[in-house]
Amino acid sequence: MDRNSSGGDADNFDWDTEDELEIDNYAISSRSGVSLTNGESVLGTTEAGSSADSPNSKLIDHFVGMGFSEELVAKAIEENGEENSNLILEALLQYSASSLASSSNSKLIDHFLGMGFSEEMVIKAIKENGEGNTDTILETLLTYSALEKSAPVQHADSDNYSSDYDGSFLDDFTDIDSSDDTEETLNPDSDEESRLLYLTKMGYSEAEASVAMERCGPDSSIAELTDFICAAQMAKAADALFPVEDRKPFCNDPNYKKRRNAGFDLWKRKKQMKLDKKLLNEDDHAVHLPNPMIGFGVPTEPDQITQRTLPEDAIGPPYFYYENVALAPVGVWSEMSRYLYDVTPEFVDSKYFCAAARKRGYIHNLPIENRYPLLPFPPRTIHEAFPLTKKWWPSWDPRTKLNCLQTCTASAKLTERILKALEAYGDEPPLNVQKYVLDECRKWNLVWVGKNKVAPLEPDEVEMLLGFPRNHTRGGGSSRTERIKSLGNSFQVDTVAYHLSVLKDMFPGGITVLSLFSGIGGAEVALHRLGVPLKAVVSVEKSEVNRNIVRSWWEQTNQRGTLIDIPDVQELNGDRLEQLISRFGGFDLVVGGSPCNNLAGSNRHHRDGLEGKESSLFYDYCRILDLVRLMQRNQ
DNA sequence: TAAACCATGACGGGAGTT
DNA sequence: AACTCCCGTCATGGTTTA
Repeated sequence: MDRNSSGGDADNFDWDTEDELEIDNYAISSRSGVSLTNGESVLGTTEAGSSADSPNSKLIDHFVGMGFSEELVAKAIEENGEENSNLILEALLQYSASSLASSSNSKLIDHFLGMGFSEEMVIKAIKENGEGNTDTILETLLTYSALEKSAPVQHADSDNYSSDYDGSFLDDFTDIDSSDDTEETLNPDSDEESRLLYLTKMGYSEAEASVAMERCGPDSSIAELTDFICAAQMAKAADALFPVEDRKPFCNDPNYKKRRNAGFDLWKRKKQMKLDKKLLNEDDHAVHLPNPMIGFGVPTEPDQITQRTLPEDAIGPPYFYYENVALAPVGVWSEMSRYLYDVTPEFVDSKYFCAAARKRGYIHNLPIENRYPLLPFPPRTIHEAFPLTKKWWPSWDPRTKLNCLQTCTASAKLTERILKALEAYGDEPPLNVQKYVLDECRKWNLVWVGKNKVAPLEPDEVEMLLGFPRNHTRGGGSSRTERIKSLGNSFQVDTVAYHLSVLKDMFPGGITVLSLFSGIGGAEVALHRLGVPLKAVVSVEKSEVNRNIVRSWWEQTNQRGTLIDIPDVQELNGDRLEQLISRFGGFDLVVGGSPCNNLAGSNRHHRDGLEGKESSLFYDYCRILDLVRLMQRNQ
């Protein structure tokens, strides 16, 4: 195999030096003076006690209202007593996690419950259709609903409800087998009184409904109103997971409401794509990608934003940093934002940091002032990154940046085909040939390594582009294909390091990190290159090869902290987290990028959105982050 | 058997035009 | 507004090769 495309002999700087020395040098980055802002936030501890006059049934109702089954709630109360609601909640979360892990069936049931169907109907539908085809189950459920004149309803999103939206989907999901028929005769958007009545019937208090109607204006739809109320509740009830007495149970917990919406979102995306797109664009919650995609700013561009206001509930500790592909299906980022305390995502294209594009969104609660980049700056054009290619680069190939580094690489045979296509001509092949070659080059990130000869990037070249030490992914019996795949799934280190750089002065004594979906350790490498000591890293990563890579890096860089690796994210339940938190005194940072498989545009087969098989692990990130926050606040 | 190879489009944003 | 065209996208599953 040709290796002559190697950029290793780049003369502008040396990627070949010993890793440790090199990394140590990076750590000594010169920096502008940093005025440390106080990143601490004022956090009241949650009042967790149940009120004295609260009978057992009220407590049960409360948790049932959050979406847990009555059986589980009873069990949790029996095991933990009535006194400590936190313990009960923890137990419930644990049950849910383990039941999700053990039974695909319950996941399926939950999925449809989340859409607002009753458990009874869902079980019946699954029994009739089997577990295999979710679409037929959905059809059946919709049929049931139509029969009962009780289809699911979506409260919090205004984007799937408008005047031309089919009214049959407007219903109250509280009790599907409700005996009264008010829904049929009530036109919720007709006048103020009807809407008020409708909202109270939905379980909102009269006060909430009135305030919402006042704030949203006389022409607001039910969906807008519920959206407003939901937002208000989220802001208010964020920390208080416990009853506000004048609210109906199912409205208490914003996460519950959000989860119900999540299921419906899937249905919505599938059936109402066109309509949604139109409506989403008018929706305040629609996330739009910035152009240029520089987030709050990048070191190489003039526009910088140094101030932002985080939603109160988003403020740490711990700090969190979540990453995923920017070009996810419509609605995914607003959903993720909703789950992550309504923090606005920061979209950044790594082409501003290195020679390859990498459009990613980051949701985090880090300060954004006084960021600084890793030094030295990595090469930012193809020619700088691979000087040897300059000699062979045709004038008709205008690329200066590579496209996104993906998980697959072109075959060596494609090189041959392109060679053959070009050989017949001189310096200026016909336009159609140029287009063919350029298209292939762009699709596969090919670079010129000889006359008429292109080649895909080698793993070590991708390592360099992504900011990893050379040979980072080598070893552990990892093939070229596997290395490319692991790298393709990774962070761009310089980009992430720029965002994490604010931690340097906050944690001079080192940092304790919970790293979910660690992959090949992009976050760890970034922190290390920033010179942030790693006191302890708890790393969750499914792939054994990747775990070996991180472990090997950990040893080779003479880390003095503790590295714990956990293969399965489900293993990280309340118990395990409590152990780890008490052992390390809590986590300072929860970092991770959950799988993008079902979000990425390259996926022909299962681009199913957030509810997809792998991408739904996003909810585990949220689950774990929620648990960490809860536990550390009650310490 | 492990690694390499290859066929497989849809979706969404941006820019321009009508 | 609505239309066109252009372009890029952390991939999967089956088949062939070494």
